[in-house]
Amino acid sequence: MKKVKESATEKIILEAARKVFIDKGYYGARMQEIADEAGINKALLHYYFRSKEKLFETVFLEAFVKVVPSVLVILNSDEPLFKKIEHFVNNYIDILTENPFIPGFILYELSQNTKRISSLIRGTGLNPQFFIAQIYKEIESGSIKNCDPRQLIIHMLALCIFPFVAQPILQAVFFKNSVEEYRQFLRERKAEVSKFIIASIRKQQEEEITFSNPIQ
Amino acid sequence: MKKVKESATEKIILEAARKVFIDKGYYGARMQEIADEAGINKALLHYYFRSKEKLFETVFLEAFVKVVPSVLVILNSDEPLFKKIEHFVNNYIDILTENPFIPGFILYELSQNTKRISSLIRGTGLNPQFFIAQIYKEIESGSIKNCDPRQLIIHMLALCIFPFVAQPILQAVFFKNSVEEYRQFLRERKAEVSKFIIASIRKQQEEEITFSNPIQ
DNA sequence: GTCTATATCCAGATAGAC
DNA sequence: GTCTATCTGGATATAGAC
Repeated sequence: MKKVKESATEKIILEAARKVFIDKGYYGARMQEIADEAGINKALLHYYFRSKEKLFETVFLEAFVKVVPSVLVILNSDEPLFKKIEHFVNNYIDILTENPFIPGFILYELSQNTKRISSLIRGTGLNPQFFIAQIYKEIESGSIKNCDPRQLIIHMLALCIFPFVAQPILQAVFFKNSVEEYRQFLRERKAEVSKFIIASIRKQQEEEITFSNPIQ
Repeated sequence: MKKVKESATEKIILEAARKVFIDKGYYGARMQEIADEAGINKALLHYYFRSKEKLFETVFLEAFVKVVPSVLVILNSDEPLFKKIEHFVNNYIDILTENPFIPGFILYELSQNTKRISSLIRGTGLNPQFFIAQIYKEIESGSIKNCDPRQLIIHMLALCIFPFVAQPILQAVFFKNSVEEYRQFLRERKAEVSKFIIASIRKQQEEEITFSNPIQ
């Protein structure tokens, strides 16, 4: 509503703030640390963003937009169900791999400040109705088993997002704390997750013409 | 190592600290708030637990023990695989329903303080080797499809834990923010999740004698 | 716009009376 | 063991020079 042009300094500050807030959370973050990270001093932070709270809101909203609505585009597309699921899983795991700490950040800050949620949802137009309708159609047409579409969607989200939220402990328990092994695991996971979902919901009695080519 | 008997006051403090720390996180929590919640004053907190850090460690360890190793008992039991998966999912979702905020608390604090992890894992004997071996055996015997056991375990964990970590946003998007509807959804989810997993990994070519009675 | 210096506040921690 | 009062450090935020 007000941003016409961002100065270079403003960008540097935001970049630094993103890093520190996502790493430490709102209360754990220190304005001093953000200033150091940006190579400037605290006073400038307040010059550009009036308060810690304002700066945080900016960072949080950017992070939210980067990771949440991008999902919706795929779920609201016109693809057939199985193809869409593959498409969704592949894309989402890619996005999260590039921003591995954002899911934990968002979920944590949302659970701390529940008030934020409703305006966020309105603002970004989060609405799964189209996708839910598509699932119902597939159930009626007999191509997938009967299920609660909301359960299915949450299965999908869980399988994609959880490995990032729980990265530290999973990495320690299953991968000797090797970041590289964990990365490899996530790459393999893309194919695993969509296969896992589709195998579970597909009806096998009648042979169906389905769209499970691992395209893209 | 030192706790022989807990005084009544100590219990009250721990109860209050649990509540505030789990709600607000380490940095968000205030000793004053814990004192108020416990109906005593700040000085007493320091009398019983020397510092905020010590108090937190106690609360965190208790929460961790309540939710993490209890899982292991089931996964290391002698049940056949499908029965074990049902057993695990049912039990775990029950435990988390009773402690809905602990997963987010643990995952967040662990991601903030990665150092904590390795000693925790040693201390609680987290080791999935037995369960992994069982999965390999089932693959060889042909009762389930080929897969990476670690992927399967993480599927299981994700499907159980994620709905609790993401409760605020899921409740808002799918359940008009109704706590009661969300509870109902979680109850239904128990049956859904184990069905979902087993349907996906089971081999359907040969008829197998499997153990999918929804016992317990 | 950017800095240094400072005001203000509030948190964790301690001293010491009871 | 439990309290009130206080110390001390560190955080956000501002004033004002350059």
